[in-house]
Amino acid sequence: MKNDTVYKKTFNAMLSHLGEQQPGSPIQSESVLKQRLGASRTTVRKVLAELAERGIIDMGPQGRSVIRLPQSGDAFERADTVSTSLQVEKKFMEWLLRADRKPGDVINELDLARQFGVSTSGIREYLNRFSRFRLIEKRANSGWCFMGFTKDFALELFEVREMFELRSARAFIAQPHDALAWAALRSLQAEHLLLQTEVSLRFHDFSDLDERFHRLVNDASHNRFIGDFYDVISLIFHYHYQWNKSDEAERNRVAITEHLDYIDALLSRDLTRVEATCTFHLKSARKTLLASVRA
Amino acid sequence: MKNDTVYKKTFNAMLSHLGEQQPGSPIQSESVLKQRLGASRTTVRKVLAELAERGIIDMGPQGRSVIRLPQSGDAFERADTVSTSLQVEKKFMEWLLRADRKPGDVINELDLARQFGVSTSGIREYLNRFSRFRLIEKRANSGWCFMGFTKDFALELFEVREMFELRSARAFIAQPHDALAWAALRSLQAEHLLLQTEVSLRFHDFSDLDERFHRLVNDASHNRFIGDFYDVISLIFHYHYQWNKSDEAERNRVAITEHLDYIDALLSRDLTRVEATCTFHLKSARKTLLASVRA
DNA sequence: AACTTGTTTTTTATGGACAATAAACTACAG
DNA sequence: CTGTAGTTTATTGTCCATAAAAAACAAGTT
Repeated sequence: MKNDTVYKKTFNAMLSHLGEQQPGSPIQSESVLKQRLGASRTTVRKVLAELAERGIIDMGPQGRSVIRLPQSGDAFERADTVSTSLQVEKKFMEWLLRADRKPGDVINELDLARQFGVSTSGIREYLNRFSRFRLIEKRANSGWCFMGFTKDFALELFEVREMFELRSARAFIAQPHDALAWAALRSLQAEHLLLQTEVSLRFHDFSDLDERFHRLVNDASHNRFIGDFYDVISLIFHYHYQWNKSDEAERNRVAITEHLDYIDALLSRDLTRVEATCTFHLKSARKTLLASVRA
Repeated sequence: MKNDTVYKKTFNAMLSHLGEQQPGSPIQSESVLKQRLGASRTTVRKVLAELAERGIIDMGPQGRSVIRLPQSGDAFERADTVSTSLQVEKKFMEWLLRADRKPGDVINELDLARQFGVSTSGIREYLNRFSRFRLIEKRANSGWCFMGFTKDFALELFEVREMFELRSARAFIAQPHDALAWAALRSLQAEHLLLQTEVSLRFHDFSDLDERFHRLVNDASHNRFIGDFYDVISLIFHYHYQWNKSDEAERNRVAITEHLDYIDALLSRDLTRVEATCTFHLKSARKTLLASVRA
């Protein structure tokens, strides 16, 4: 049976919307709320009905109005607002990291279903989607096989990454001067400089910054296949950052410096410098990654 | 409920295996048959039981033996040996081709399930897998959307294709002289020459040859991501070949000539020639594809 | 021990049920 | 006729049941 996470999430969103109102003020029409809350009108009506039931709003025949402002206890638990499929996603990644799996290990749908407290269908659907990352593979009539994050995998990943990023970087500097990407780049530059001074305090914020920077560059090629491929990179880096914490601060310090050089080169629009700094950074990133991959 | 296509397929395979025997000759052990037929021992036993039931083999306590050779009527229908998921795959592609869908069209799981005579779960699973081709996209709580094979799609596809194939072609000529790929290439060259003389007779055999040639080249890079990407190309070309039959013979004639030049260049191991012929062919292929894409 | 077949357990493939959600339809008021 | 709320219909997300198939276990034979 479908769970009602959409309803609960919408309910909570409506509560915080009501929080900005005054008691007595009228409530917007269902279609306006539908837009605002990003759910169907059916769900909005269910939320309104519950709010009336709880005495938070009034649904008189001549229009609806706020009775009292919602309190923090009115909201549903945050955990109840996340759909089963998202839960599976999260739990699967944790599971992958927790037990240190080896290439060739089999993944058991039923077992995961029990561990995660969802049905096998949920697992099955997730694994099907997850297979696009090439970390697992399906054997007909017999479950999934963990392919593992091997040295070959990393090398192949970086081969494509270098191709794509170099091309994207070239496309980046070919953008018109007034493209929004330039402002975004300067803003990322500022963030890098800030993080550089605070790297010892919040050094794992770098993971996020790294992704935003490389995505910005890759987006310049306006190619969905390049964008897709960056999803694979992101996943692997996320996985890797979680997995290998040794020298994290030092690795990030180096990467920030390389990024700043790369950003300078992009801002200068000097192709030779861009190619040099981009290649240098990627080679360095590859070395770091390879160092933490099992033989 | 699971269907028994594996059993039926195995049964048929066993029949043709028995066809090579003599009446009276002994039957191999279950584990040998398991290897040979590529199924589990459970399935092999089920097959043997049915063969005994039908009086085709004897299962006496001192060993099993052939009683009579199977006849053509003994086999199961071919249609019964194809799993539901494969049926869905086939029917979905036909469906995509038949009705000329426009970008933005929604795909209805229930509707497809009814048309294909399978459950919605089957459709759902297939669409999830199919989404990797980027031709459809999922909207949360509201079905799938056909993205369409647009001009942008084709251009982005070819941008990546050119990058990958050029790199693969370079890797190809860097292979040692005794690599198996060289023999395979010469054999493909012969097939091209043959097809060239018969192009007017069997001009749609080219589609298959085309795929095998480009796969061979791309395999030289030994990169799973490049291989994966070629799956997308294959699908699109298959789709396109089915869809646009106009000038097919002429298009193929041109492509065969270009392939032969490209193959010559590869065999010569002359990088400049390889790059020139490869680029020329891909540009030409792109032009052909774009010509048949809706605006 | 290495193989064999018989038996039991585990796991997958597929269909189907059903509440939640979205979307469509209807009627009424300004 | 446009926008509103009420009502009905269609579709999706999730779970569960069950036969098929795989895998594991057991025991006998050479």
